[in-house]
Amino acid sequence: MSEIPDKYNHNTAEERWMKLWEESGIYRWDPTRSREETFVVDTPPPTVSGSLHVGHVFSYTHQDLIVRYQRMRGKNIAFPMGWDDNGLPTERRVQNIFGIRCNPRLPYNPDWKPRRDKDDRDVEEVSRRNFIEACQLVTVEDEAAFEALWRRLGLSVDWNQTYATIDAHCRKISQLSFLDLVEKKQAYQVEAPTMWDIDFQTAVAQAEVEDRERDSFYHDIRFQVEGGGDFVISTTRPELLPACVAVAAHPDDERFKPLFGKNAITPIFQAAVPIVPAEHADPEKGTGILMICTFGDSNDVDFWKKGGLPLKQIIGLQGTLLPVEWGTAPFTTQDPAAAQKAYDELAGQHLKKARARVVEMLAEAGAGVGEPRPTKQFVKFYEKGDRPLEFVSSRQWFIRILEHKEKLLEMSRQIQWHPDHMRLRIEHWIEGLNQDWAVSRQRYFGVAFPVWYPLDAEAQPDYSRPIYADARLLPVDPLSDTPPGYSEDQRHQPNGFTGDPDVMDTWATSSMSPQIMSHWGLDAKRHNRLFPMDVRPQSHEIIRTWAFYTIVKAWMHENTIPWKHVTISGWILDPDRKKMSKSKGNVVTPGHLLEKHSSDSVRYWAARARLGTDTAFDEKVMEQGSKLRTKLFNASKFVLGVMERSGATAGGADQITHPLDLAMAANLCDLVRGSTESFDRFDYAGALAATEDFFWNFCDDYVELVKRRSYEEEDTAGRRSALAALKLGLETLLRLFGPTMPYVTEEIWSWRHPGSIHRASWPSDSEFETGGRIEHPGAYTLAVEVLKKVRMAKTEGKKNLRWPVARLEIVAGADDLKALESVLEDVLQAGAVDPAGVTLTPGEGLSVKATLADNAA
RNA sequence: GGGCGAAUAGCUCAGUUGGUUAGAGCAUCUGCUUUACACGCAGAGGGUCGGGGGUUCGAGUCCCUCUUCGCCCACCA
Repeated sequence: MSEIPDKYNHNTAEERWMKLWEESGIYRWDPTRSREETFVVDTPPPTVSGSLHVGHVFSYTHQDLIVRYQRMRGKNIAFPMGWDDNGLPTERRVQNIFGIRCNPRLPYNPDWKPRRDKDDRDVEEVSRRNFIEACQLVTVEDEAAFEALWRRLGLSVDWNQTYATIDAHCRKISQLSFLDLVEKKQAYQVEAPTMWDIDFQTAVAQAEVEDRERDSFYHDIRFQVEGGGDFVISTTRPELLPACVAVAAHPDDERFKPLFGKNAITPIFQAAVPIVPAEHADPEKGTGILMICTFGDSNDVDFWKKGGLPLKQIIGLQGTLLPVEWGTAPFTTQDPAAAQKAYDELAGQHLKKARARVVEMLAEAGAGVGEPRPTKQFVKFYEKGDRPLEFVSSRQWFIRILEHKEKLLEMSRQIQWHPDHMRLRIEHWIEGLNQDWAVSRQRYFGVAFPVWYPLDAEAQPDYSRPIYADARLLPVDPLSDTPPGYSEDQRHQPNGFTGDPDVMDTWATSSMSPQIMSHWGLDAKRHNRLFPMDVRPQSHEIIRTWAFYTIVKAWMHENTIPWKHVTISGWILDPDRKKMSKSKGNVVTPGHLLEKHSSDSVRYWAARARLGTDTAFDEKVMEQGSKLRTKLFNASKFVLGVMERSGATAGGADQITHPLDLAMAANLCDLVRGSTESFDRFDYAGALAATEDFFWNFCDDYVELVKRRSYEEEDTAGRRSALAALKLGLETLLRLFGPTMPYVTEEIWSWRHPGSIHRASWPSDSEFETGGRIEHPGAYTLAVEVLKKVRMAKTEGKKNLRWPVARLEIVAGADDLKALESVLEDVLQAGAVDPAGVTLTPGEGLSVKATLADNAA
């Protein structure tokens, strides 16, 4: 029992409870309880890119609402927190903050320290290990900022269960995963054309690619046909002319049918290339005949993969044209000297400059036809990149997914998606897959592949005999650790070894987030108590990556789904209905919102948005939350005061016997059932709306109606019933609001209860075993209706609500009159009606006429 | 080009399986110092439920079609 404060200051109260919750450990996961008793969340590890966003607050609140409900249902909660700190976003930030760039060939410098005052320095090159240290320095700061925000927001995370995707544990799980996939023949390495970002200098996967519309030009080029004749090709990429390996037209295209089987001669380079039929050639597009180059687009790749054509690799990893020797295969030509002379002007140039020069050459050679024609085209970009992707042949690791489409669809359908239509997104994505998962990246701050390659007598790696790390020794870094059977001095030596220099796609680690938490492969007991998990909360734009890859991994490793449910939060839109994003400059930082409105109010705003629904950022809704918070505080203070007035004590539900109280309790019981059903299907917003609606009516109508009986001096049955019902109402409503407004409900709960409300049990039917049967179910509604009529009369008479009513004439059906009589005393008192002026007349419908007294008495 | 979702009061949103005069909050207007709360209470005005067809005794709710917006996907010569 503590003193009830007069006022509620959300900032001091929230700071206080935040600390108390941590000290008391009420949100800790209990590793001794069984899987059935446990509710496990696959918390999204936020990308620690330094920027905090209201969108974060929005979606993480949704998770917490579900978690807090489950906790009150008695579940042992496993709600961890991870930090996604590896990958390109971190590398980019670190490069900018410290003005550094990674050069993996440099040796580690133990004395080097990152400096933030980079103003007038040139970009500094540092070793991979130094670079990673700089990354870690930044991410630790970012993680602290996130944790502070999460704590203040009231996320009921178990802060003992945290991980960072670059930490040793995550690297170990990621490498274990990789070795398991190698063992299961699901991971393979191949030299093949791969989508390549020339700026980031890395391969990228299909899931990270987006199409962007660009302005472009068709250039018309005349090709000669061997043995006579010519034709014109329209191309947007004339710079690929030296890489042309064939020209193709549709097999049914009468214009070109006679040419199939002959050779065309490329202008300038004078290379003879076959004229072939190809289904993908569209007679309507361009001139109906096109160049096949290695490689201009994915059609070229697909066609080339069918075999029979040489590989003329002219695009280098930096996006410049490679030097080549004309006159030797595959760069055959009828005029080696001329071809070489022309090409030497292009070698070393960036693609864009090469294009311009080729166009000039074509014009000089008379092979350019007319002026370039502007067009729009969709070009593939790495989602974080600025220049178009190129298809470059390189050695990469892949994970087999194309051949498992059916199985992956089946697994996806075993999972329940909320809202359900989000399941279609992953189904369509799986159906549309056209490449295996390219999982290696030519980057530095990431998880290394636990692989080395033996070197032959010429110190060339033998990729057909990779050396895998011993699973017991993970994590390893093949660039500094020595493979089994070798000594470190054999590194890079003839007949020695070399480490795989690549790192894994960041999703290769994030896709293991359930197993990272459960310690798959390391602690079977823990794993079985946490996996498969209950719910994966996430946003919809990463269904094709995070959700998809996690499903892939769980199936490949253990032939199971990773979780039973996926909940998808919507986006926050600014008032113009645009998605909020940093680049648009319309982001609202969440810290000051919590200060200004309180965490409870910001959570209220988030809780009103249903899963999958995009929501406008609206501080008005937060203000509405603040009103609710204040009302909860004031109403609780008052109800407790009434309950405990002059030494009276409110009893249990069995004390509830008065018709009005019985009816209220029955309505409340319905509310509890409805809210429980809503929460069970992750509809926290529906539960909140119903609870809020009930609460305001409880305050305005019910509390007013029972004041008379609760104020009685004698310990009557009527008073006992009123006090017990007030107690039941207050304690039930507080718990229903608990998940949404954890701070203010905890504050109020603490006045009269020893433990946390967040460990209290969720209201259930058994709490509504009242001391009487309901004879007039409509009594409460009727009482409210009559009271409203009385109030209306006072408002229309411009009198205050205490103004006495001289006469009250009620006409109603016989049953309603009976019901009304049972609660009439409460109604008359609440309306300040003179009992002597009341007439009850049987009749049709319900009609109420109130006549105000002349004087205020 | 294909798919998914959305369109309800000035604004932000509810409207369960089709069923009486379509709801809430904010905003607007009007009253009320009422001893829990003026971040309150009592009221009022405000919507042809995007357009058009159809099914039905009855449609915001089901079917078709169109329009607008958002998102996802698509082979980009």
